[in-house]
Amino acid sequence: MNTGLRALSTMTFRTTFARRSCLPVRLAQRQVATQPLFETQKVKYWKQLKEEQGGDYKNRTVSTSQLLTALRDLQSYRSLTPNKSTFPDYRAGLRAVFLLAGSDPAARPTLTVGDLENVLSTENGVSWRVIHDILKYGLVPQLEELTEEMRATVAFNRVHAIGNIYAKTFAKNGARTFEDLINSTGDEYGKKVSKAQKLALKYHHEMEIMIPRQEVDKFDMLIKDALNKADPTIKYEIMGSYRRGEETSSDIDMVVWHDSLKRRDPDAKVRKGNPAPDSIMGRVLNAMFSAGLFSSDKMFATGEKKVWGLSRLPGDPKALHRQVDVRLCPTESLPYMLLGNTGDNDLMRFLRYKAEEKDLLLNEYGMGQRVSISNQVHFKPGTEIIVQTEKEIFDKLELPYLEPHQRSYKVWKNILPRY
DNA sequence: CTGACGGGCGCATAGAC
DNA sequence: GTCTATGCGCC
DNA sequence: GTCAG
Repeated sequence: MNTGLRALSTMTFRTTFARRSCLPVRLAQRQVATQPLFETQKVKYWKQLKEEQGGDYKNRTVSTSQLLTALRDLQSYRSLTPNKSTFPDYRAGLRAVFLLAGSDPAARPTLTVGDLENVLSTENGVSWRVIHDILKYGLVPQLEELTEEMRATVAFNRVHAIGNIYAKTFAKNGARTFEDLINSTGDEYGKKVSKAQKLALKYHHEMEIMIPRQEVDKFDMLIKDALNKADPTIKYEIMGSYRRGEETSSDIDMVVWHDSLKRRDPDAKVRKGNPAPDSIMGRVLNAMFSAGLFSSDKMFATGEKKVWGLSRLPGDPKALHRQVDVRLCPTESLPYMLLGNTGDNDLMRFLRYKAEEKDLLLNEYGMGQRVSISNQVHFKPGTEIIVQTEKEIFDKLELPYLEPHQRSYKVWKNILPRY
């Protein structure tokens, strides 16, 4: 029994939402032409841009960094207000810019409207509004109008480990710059600035730059070497967009496992502080330290099951700090962990929906019959489906197997059965 | 119209006792 | 000092 | 912003 699921939060699971947010609905929205009136609203700014910039509009250029900053600020601003609905559109806008500019936007300082049209849906109203505004006014009025306090809040909220609440508190109590927070010693800005927050503030700029695939390849080789030297029986895999074969990644998402850990131990005590040196994670961590891949002063979190920190390629003074996320997985859950953390998000949503159709619950720990206990969905005891490979999970769901590199939406939408 | 928006986990830190 | 709650980020 | 109720 996957006992980790015992301690579920008290939040209720509303079936109404589960039903309407399931993927087939979203796919239908993507594939079926939207109603004309609705479309007019969405493409309003793209159309305005076309009219205002004239026949040569495709050759107009915007500054890559200005566009990125504006999209990120607006994304951050949106997350501070109750209405979070446009998140996917900002993410799509950012993805489009990175697709054009590569991992480091500084390498390609301007983008043409024509290029953007190729990678950014004209229905992405929020992103085209930003492009329109930059071309017309040279700035984004929506951001210029913000109060000084709100601008600081938006900037702070972009930083890793500074969420909604901390960002608002810091700005409300007078903090205006990253330096203010880095140099703060007590709670003069309302709350104490944590170690992780100071670290993220210091390396914020580097952390926002995407990682090119070749660099992850190098990390992969160095990690393999380091772990092999320390203990060849420890296995690992890099998941996420890298495993899907994409050209850039936002972080390095690693899973480690060892034959001695077969399943989650419900009675395992939660250790405070660093993992025991002889534990699996302890050995991994020490191997990473020894190889110069991690540094003890650049860690966000170091636990028995999860380690988060900044890492840079050793020996290269110009190498940027990259976020590396290591998590320990019992071998019994490994195929589910690999599947769940390789994604992409839409595929996982789709697979969970397919599982639900068969009255199964699928998550990163396993798959089993659904049983609802006071509005919470659990595995029915004894029904977990043990698999050795990811392919067996697709088999159980009666879907064709997707290799990791086929799991990006633009690929799998053409392979999996339509709805 | 209202009221919802992924769920559940691991970690660090704040707060309670 | 120990235990619990909260904030955060992750997929 | 969008959707179910």
